[in-house]
Amino acid sequence: MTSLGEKVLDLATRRGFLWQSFEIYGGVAGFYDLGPLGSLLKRNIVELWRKLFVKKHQEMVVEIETPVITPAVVFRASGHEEHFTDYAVQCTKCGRLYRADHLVQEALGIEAEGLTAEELSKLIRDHGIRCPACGGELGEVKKFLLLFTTHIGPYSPENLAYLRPEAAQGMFVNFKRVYELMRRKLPLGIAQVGRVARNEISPRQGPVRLREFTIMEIEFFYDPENPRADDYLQSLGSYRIRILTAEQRGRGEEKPIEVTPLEAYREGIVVSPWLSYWMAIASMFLELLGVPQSRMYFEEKMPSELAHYSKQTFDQIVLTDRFGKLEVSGHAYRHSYDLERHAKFSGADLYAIRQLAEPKEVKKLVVRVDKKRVLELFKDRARDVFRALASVSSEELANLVRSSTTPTISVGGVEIPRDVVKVEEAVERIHVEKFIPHVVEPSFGAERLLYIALEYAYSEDSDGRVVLRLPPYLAPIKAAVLPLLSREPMLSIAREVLKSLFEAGIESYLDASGSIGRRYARADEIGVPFAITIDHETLESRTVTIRDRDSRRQVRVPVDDVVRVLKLCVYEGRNLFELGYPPLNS
RNA sequence: GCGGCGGUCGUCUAGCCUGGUCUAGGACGCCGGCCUUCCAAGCCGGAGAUCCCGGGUUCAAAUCCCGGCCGCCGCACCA
Repeated sequence: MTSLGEKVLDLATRRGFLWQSFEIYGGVAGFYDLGPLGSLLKRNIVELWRKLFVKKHQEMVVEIETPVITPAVVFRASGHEEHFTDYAVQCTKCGRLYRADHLVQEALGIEAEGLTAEELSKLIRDHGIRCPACGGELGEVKKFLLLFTTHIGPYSPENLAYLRPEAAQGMFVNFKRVYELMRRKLPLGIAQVGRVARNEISPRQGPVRLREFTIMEIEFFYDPENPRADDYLQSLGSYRIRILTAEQRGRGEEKPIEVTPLEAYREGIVVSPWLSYWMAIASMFLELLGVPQSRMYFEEKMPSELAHYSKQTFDQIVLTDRFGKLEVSGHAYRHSYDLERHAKFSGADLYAIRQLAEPKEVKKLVVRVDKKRVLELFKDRARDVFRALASVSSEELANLVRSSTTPTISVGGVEIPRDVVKVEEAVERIHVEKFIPHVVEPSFGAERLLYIALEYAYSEDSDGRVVLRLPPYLAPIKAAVLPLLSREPMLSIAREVLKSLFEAGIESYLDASGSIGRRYARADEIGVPFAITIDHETLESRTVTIRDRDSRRQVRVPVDDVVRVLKLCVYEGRNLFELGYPPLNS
């Protein structure tokens, strides 16, 4: 018995949605090509994401594009160079592979995380740790960096670079510039759609575990003391999301709870209000891709499963036939981790500014040096004195003056009269303060969504015909133009209709080959939602029929209305049968 | 990365064990024609296969042997 998933992948390959890359050279695991229909479908999925996450939040979310090739320092700062690795050790006898740090940790009961390959190898040798399965001797510990490595320009160690494993860092390093562009307003979302690459050790699951794929990501920056999420959470009304918490998972429970995003935040289930908000949008997004609520939920990562940058993460899980529980998006609370790290590594000021409700009064010491007197007193040596004074902070200088009991103070080996330096106390009124914004990140894998859209759209009618019930806005091809008989004048009228569709930018094709039933079936199989048939009545009344894929019912529409009707039904979500056109009795 | 199984037209598959008659057969799909007044009809014709790749054994390899690649399953891995 062929499973649903197998049928979907077979259809997807046969009809040109996707196939394995580099086929003529035998194929390479972890890479997939998108065919003509796959490209169109993916574009529609990305566009739907853009509509929900960016366009509907234009007041605060903007999209950018940054390079895939990234200098190593960026991933040193982000922690990927350190954490995006696995230490593996292999048994020389039975060939079993182990995570070296886990093995050492278990065998010796010590914290092994963060040790180098050499240190781990030494521990294994010194303590005589052997293969837990067969007792064989273990080989050298090898490090697997899951980042793809390259070099920028001519080879040299200094220009080491990586292909990005996530788009996020492109947003973090650009935070300040975009923040300025958005006139220093928070919350601020920076969105990006782009290719990322991860050198997976052993990708197995076809198009859902790829070494290179498209990510759709938002880094959403906000002020943790004033998130300003209330209106957004309220606007979701009674919309509920399903969550399986880490606590539930710890107890072995499998049934997600259903809560509104507002409740989820207020009850502390989701620790960031914005994380909760974007999870709701993600849930709606998947519904629009054809996945019912009952087939998805958010699974909280256990503390031990959290990525190095995350304080809390939820994976959005969709139940699939082919791949079981499939993670389609990750929702991470990255708090201030990334900006702090980039501030530290780059030296850049990545702070946001917060207006204080009330100006704060801060006592401050103001240190003044009487430059004229220094010149008079030291003449040629004044230059050295200024240098000495500049070598210490004004705070230290103030302390020196205040604690001094002699008429002179010693600064950098120079004796300076105390009264050259005047220390005054001033009160400064502070109106703003600096802080590192917190970040939540909803992040989607486009190819997984593409697979899911296909699996959820796939259906077989009682007569065995395959129908891809993609919503019209997702369908790669919107209309098929079919002359009932492949002769004139039906053919010419069909070409005329097709041309008007092309000019309106509606993806469509003409099919005059084979019986009309066969042509409907061909169109159904790739999810064409509307079939336009030029029949005998067309010749008399210049009307055509438009057939709805899912019900196979038809309405009769004037040739000149076809483009308008399709636009309404494809892009405006209107129902073909509620536009006032007469139905065809079949 | 380890172990098991597998890889033949676009798809599914016959042939492999027992090497030759395989210039690789079939079905579906595709293309052209005939026919056809709305749901994979019929008839005729046609295109389409580096038998995964490389090496070996042999007079002779899709077939046997070795290595590699790819896929599936199990183990491991999956920030």
